[in-house]
Amino acid sequence: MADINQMHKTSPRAQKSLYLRKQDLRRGIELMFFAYRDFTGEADDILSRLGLGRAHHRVIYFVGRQPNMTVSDLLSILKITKQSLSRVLSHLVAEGYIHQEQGARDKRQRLLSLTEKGLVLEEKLTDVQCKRFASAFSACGGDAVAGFQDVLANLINEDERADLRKRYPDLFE
Amino acid sequence: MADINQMHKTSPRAQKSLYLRKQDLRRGIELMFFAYRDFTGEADDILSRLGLGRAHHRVIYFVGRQPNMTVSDLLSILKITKQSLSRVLSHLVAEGYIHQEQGARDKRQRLLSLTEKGLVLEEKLTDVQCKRFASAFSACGGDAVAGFQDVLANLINEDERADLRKRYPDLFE
DNA sequence: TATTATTGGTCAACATGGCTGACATAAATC
DNA sequence: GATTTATGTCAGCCATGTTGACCAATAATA
Repeated sequence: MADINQMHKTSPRAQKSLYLRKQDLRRGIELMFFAYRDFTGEADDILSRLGLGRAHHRVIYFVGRQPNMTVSDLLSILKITKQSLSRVLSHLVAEGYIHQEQGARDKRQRLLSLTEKGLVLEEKLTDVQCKRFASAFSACGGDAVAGFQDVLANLINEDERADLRKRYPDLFE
Repeated sequence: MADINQMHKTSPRAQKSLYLRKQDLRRGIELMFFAYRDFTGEADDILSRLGLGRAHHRVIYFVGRQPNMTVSDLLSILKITKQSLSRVLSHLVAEGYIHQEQGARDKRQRLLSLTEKGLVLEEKLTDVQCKRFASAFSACGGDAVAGFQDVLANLINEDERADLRKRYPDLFE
């Protein structure tokens, strides 16, 4: 929670905490823009050489994280239309990155998993992004990492945060 | 920097800091994805009702932040091709959000600024994003905000970070 | 002054990845 | 048996990125 000792260090008329000034909020906006672009940049480069895009990456990432998930699961994580997903997913299946298997309980379901080829690519992509985080985290220290996670979690819509908490209990510690 | 006291709380074989474990790095990846999506979502909704997209938003935002900037300046911030920018910029000029003025020193330059209409939209868009940040920041406190900023800054490519430091000295405190 | 570089723009074509709408099929469920 | 669910497909539209070619005005420089 806000530390009361950090307040009132500006002029008497400035009632807000230091980090709630307009310029600090704008800094948040800007840092998100620049950081997100670079965070995705390296992976985008690898993907484009393979004729794939960021949409393919998301599918590979989340299927890798949760093997044997259904298409429905993936749709509710990605929040795109099934037509959009279908285009990307079909491509990944055709190219041999993703394996589909009929559900045992519900035979309509296609359970998705990475093939060996998909796993190799997933590891490569996750690795470059993890390295970037490892470098940033090391440079900032554990307290900063905790703050980073806390703020990002609170930027997520409340209802979605609740969904995510159920789906990925470890996402918010 | 890394707090040595946070280490070695897991099994003897785990040598890494707690926040450098694979699962923590993956959490970073995932939080960035979900947070960025929701961070841009509300603004996207407002824009789409006006027949505009996120690309228009970026132009409006950065021109609002730095009035009378040149097209070159904008290109080097956005890092897109001038053809891509041209399409979006022409549209914004035609719709009366952006004003172009011939440069005094260099008459080739088009100095960009927001019109009254552009300013109104910029404030509306910045406001919804600032509110989200204000809410997240308040929920987390000042130390978390500092950590958030620190990590994001370190996710940015080093050379770009140097450029940004020159362009926007207040971006990194 | 003549040449070159910079700033900004245009046109055309293409790719990615969102979207909507309409429709089909198999399987589960009521 | 009727309905809902899970999934897929086709067709087309839109936003926004890309490349390549080319042009004009102006600034900087040899």
